[in-house]
Amino acid sequence: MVKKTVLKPRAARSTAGGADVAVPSTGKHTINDIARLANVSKKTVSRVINQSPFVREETRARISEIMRRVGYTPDPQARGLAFRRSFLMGLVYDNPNAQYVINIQEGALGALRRNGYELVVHPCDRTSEDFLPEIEQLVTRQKLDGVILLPPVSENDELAALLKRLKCHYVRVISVPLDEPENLVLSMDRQSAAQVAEHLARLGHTRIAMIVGPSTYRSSQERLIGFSNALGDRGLTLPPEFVVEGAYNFESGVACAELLLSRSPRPTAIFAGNDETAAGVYRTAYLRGLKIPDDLTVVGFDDSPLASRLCPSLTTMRQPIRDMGRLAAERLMAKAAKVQGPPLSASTVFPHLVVRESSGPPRI
Amino acid sequence: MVKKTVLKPRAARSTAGGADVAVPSTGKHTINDIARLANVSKKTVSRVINQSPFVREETRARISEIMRRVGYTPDPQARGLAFRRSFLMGLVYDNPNAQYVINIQEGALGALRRNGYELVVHPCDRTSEDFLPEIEQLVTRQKLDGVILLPPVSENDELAALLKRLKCHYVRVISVPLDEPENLVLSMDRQSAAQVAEHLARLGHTRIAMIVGPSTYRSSQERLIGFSNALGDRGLTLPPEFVVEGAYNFESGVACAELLLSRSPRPTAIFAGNDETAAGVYRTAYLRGLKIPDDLTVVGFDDSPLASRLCPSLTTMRQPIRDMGRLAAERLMAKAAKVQGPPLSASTVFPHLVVRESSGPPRI
DNA sequence: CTGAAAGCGCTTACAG
DNA sequence: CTGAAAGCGCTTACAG
Repeated sequence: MVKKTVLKPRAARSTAGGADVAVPSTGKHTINDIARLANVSKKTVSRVINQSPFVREETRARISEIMRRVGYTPDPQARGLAFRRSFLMGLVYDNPNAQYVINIQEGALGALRRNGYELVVHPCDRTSEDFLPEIEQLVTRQKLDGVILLPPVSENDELAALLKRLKCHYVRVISVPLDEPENLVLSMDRQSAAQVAEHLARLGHTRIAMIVGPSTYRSSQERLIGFSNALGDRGLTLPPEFVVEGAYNFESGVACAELLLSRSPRPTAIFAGNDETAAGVYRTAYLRGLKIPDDLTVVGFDDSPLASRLCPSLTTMRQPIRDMGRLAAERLMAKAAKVQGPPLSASTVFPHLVVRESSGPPRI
Repeated sequence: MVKKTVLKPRAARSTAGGADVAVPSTGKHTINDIARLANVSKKTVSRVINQSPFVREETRARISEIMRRVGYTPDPQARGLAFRRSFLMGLVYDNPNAQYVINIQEGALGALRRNGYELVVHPCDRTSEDFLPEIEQLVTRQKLDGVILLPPVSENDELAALLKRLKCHYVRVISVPLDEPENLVLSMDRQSAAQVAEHLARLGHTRIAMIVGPSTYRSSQERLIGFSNALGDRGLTLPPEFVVEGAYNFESGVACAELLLSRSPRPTAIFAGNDETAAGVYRTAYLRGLKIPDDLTVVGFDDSPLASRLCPSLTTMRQPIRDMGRLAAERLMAKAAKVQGPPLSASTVFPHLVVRESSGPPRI
């Protein structure tokens, strides 16, 4: 029995009628084709697609088999139009560490694609006038089902407020719980910095300096507090003249190291805010003829590819960045699916110290 | 006069009827709202959206003004469904150089977003079984309007054939014209390598070695040919024992340098296949106590962030990567818009040498 | 130059 | 458990 079609198709469909439809042809099948093949209404096919419980098991199995056989996948555009969603997630970032972004991207995509989502990327510039409008446009135009926010822009509360207003799900990858736990993937920067402190204390350093990131970043503060407190716990101090503010980049690392190494007595160990900064410290040491780690111990943060490329290789903190991307994606999908489970707690992620050649006992 | 609505809206629209509609409310306007406001049919609004010439100038101006005032942008999903396209471009890559990918991404996005497109990213693995099926799924499911292929996967002809079969526009960023010119953004690797040869010859080196990339990559061959020929032009040779094959990564750089530096006499200059490989050479030199550039000149390729971070900083070839991303995007949009202009020639992009500290005259 | 109708491929009410 | 109708927001023929 063939259902009658109310609206005749605009053009002849390549889809065969009922007889020999075994080949998973390249041609696109629609929900109507599947319905016809299965001798049910498109609504029932729709129910199978959306895993509705209100389909007889036998029916579901038969329809599923047909979908599999002809290689049918529902059109996300049409679904999206009807659902008022897009099956698209966004990644909003302004982090200059390319490897960090790529790793998050790939971690997120691994989870996303498995569930029929794709990822749209949006690099941004917080200092731009169009910063928020651009994101608003992206979210509303594309009806994004959710966005992942990477540090440092993840610390921006205006952005979070905007997304809330737009009723757009989001997850902040961040080092401070600035939001409801369910919106967070937390990296434990404070505890990380404490691990560095412990490492340096164990090596026997007493004149320890730190280059912190921009004071406007919460992660900078977290790392400073964690580092300072942990040193204190071990009877060591971080004197003010041994703390300078950098910008999480190479150039500031050079300049800050210059400052620190001209103190007298100079520090025997420097905890750079991140690997980029550490590379800057390397450069200053190189120019001054200081040997690492004999004359100076250096520790970074991130374990970017740079860390193992530098000579000597850099001791640093490694974050499970891909995992963070995956966790953020999973969290977002849970929200988008509206699975009203118990309120989620924050995903927490633990870095660990990678000891390489740049840290050793003081020789003075 | 108010047009009568044939289908009553499912829910009351927040849009005000005709009186006080000045505020660009957050609520989504549709083409119907604009039509009502302008007192024309939705088809006419559609014509304005699509810049059809068949609209009286006065009408167009009035409708445009209304769209601007209420902040209307057409829904890409609905447009896409009707147009059978998505206003989405894809970026397919397997290049391990994160900074390269990010720069392409941002270059492309700059051009794309201006024209209402977004970018969907797709990292891939040529050695995976699902490599091609995954891309096919991405392209057909999302109805991608085009994809950008980055090296080395851009050299894969099966992938290009697949995209052709799917009638999906693509642009290959590549160093060899493996395709019709209109599908290419060409980086001139051969000429680039020649510049390196010239630099080394000028410095007075005669025992020059090269670490080439995987022989399966066309770019490796290009760089080798370009380098070798250019040396020949200057009366120099690249003896077989001074050419070793690496893998464009750090580890192989270490190993290959080991090999090269154990030759006797050893080379006074090494052209590493890329910056990663050059970093490997640095490490071997470091372990052997060789000073760069006094004992050994090293030149890289890419000008990745690493190049300026190494000590001494690395002389290398810089490619205008962002421009390449932009060019690829522009080319793709031209195709998607079906502007039947004269057949396009390949976009060609020229790298240049960045001389830093790692290259100097031989001291032997 | 402008519009009414049918359609893109899916879903949400609403019935049975 | 299943289906016919109306709708998501836009466009393509086809008329005038």
